[in-house]
Amino acid sequence: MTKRKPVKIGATTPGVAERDPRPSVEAIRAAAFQQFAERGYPVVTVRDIMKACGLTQGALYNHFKSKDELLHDIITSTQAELERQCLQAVGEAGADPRAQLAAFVRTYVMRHCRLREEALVANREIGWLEQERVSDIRRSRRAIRDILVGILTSGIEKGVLDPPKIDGKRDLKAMAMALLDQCTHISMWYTPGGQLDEEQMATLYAEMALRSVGAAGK
Amino acid sequence: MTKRKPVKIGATTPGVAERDPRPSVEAIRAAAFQQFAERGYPVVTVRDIMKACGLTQGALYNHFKSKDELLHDIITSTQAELERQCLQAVGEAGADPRAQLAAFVRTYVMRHCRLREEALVANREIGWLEQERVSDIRRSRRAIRDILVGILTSGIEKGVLDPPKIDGKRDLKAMAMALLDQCTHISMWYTPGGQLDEEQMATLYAEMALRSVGAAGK
DNA sequence: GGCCAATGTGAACGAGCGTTCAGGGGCGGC
DNA sequence: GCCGCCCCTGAACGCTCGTTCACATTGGCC
Repeated sequence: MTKRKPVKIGATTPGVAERDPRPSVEAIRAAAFQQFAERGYPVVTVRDIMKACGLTQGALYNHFKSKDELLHDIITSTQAELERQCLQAVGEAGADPRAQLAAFVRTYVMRHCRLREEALVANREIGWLEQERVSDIRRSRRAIRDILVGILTSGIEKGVLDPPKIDGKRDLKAMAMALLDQCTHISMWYTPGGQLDEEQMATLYAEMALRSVGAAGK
Repeated sequence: MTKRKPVKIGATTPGVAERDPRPSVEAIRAAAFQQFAERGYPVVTVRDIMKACGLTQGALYNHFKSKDELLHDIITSTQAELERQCLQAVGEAGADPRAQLAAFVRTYVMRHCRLREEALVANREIGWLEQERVSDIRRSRRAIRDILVGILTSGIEKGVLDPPKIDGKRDLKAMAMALLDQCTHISMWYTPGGQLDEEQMATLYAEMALRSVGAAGK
C-alpha cells in the first residue's frame, strides 16, 4: 500500500484552478457527476466517489451534509445554468418566434450533446432526492417549459407558427413537453463520432421542431 | 396480528384467472411492476414486493432465481408485447409510408399513455440488469427503431416523405431516435384527466411526427 | 390414509450501506 | 515556536439488503 502524499489540488494545474478556494469540493462534484452518470445514484457509494478523487469516505462530510445534499447541489447548479443559457439564447434571437424557437432548440440540444453526464444526472436522478429538495428544480423545469409555451403563443398570435389542432383545440403544454422530451433524451444515446456532430444535431432538431409547430415561410 | 388465511387467488375472480396455473407468479409480477414504477428498482426491496402481495420474502425464490431475474422477466415480456403491437400496427396500415408512420406513432403513444407503469419500468430500469441479460432487450429496441428507419426510407423512395437534410445528408437513425424519445417519455408526465385524452395525444403526436419528417399532401 | 411435490414461513447470514467521531497533521498568523 | 483552524483518516455504529435454509402446510393422487 503506497501511502498517498497530500497534494495541493489546483496547484498542479496552475492558471486554471489557482484561484479556486475549494479544490476538494470541485473534485468531489466532478467525481460524483461521472459516477452518478455512469452507474446511477443509488448504487454509487460515498466510498466510491471519494476514492475516485483520492480521499476517504469521511472527508465528504467536511463539504456536504449528506449524500443527498451532494446530489441536490450538483443537479441544482447544472439546472440553473441550463435555464440561464436558454433564456439568454431566446433573448438574443430577436423578435421572430421562429428564430426564438430555433435558438432555444439549438442551445438546448448542443448543451445536452456536449454535457451528457450533467444532463443525464439532472434528468434521471431527481427521483432519489428527498421530497423537500426537489421543488426548486421542478420550478426551473416548468420555467423552461413555459419559455417554449410563450414562444408558441406569440408565434400563433403573429401568425408565423401554426401548431396542430386536435378536435379544434391546442394543448401547448403538451407540445412543449414533446419538444423538450425529444431534445432532452438525446443525451441518452448521442456519442461524438457519429454521422452528425453536435452542431449538425442541433440544426436537425431545430428543423424538426420548426416543422412540427408549423413555422411559416422559410 | 391477524393471521392471514390462505386464499385461492384466481378462484376469487372466477372466469377471469380460473385457468391460470400460477396465480402467485402473476401477483408478484404485478406488485413488482407497480413498486418499481413508483419508487425505482434499487430502492424497492424484495420484502416490499412480497408484502404487497401478501407473502413473505422467502416465497419469491420459489418462482424467480433472484430479484434481478424478476426485473428481467417483467421488462422482457412488456418489451416483446410492445414490439409485437408496433409491427402489427404498421402491417395493418397499408402500403403508404405516411399511414404506416401515423399508425406506428398512434399505437406507440397510446400504449405509453395507457400502460405508463410498464413503460416506465421498461425504459428506466434496464440499467440495473446484469450485463448479460440486457442484450435481447436492446435487440428489441433496435428492431423498433429500425421499423421507423424502414418507413422513412421507403417514404423517401416513394417521394411522400422528405425529412430534413443537414449539410446535404440525412441521418435517419437519429431522426428515428428523436421521434421515439418523444413518444416514449410521454409516459413520464402524461396523466389522464388533462386537456387531451390518450386518443387525442396519439393524434397530436402522429401529426407532429408527420410534419417533422415532411409528409407530402394531406 | 399416506405420500409427494409444490409452496410459504421467518429466522439467520454475511455483506455493504450512510453517517459519526476521536484523533492527527499541516499551515498561516502571531 | 506555538496556537487554532481546517481538512483528512479510518475504525466503528446501527441498519437494511438479497439470499438461504430448515421446517410447516397444502392439495392432488394412489
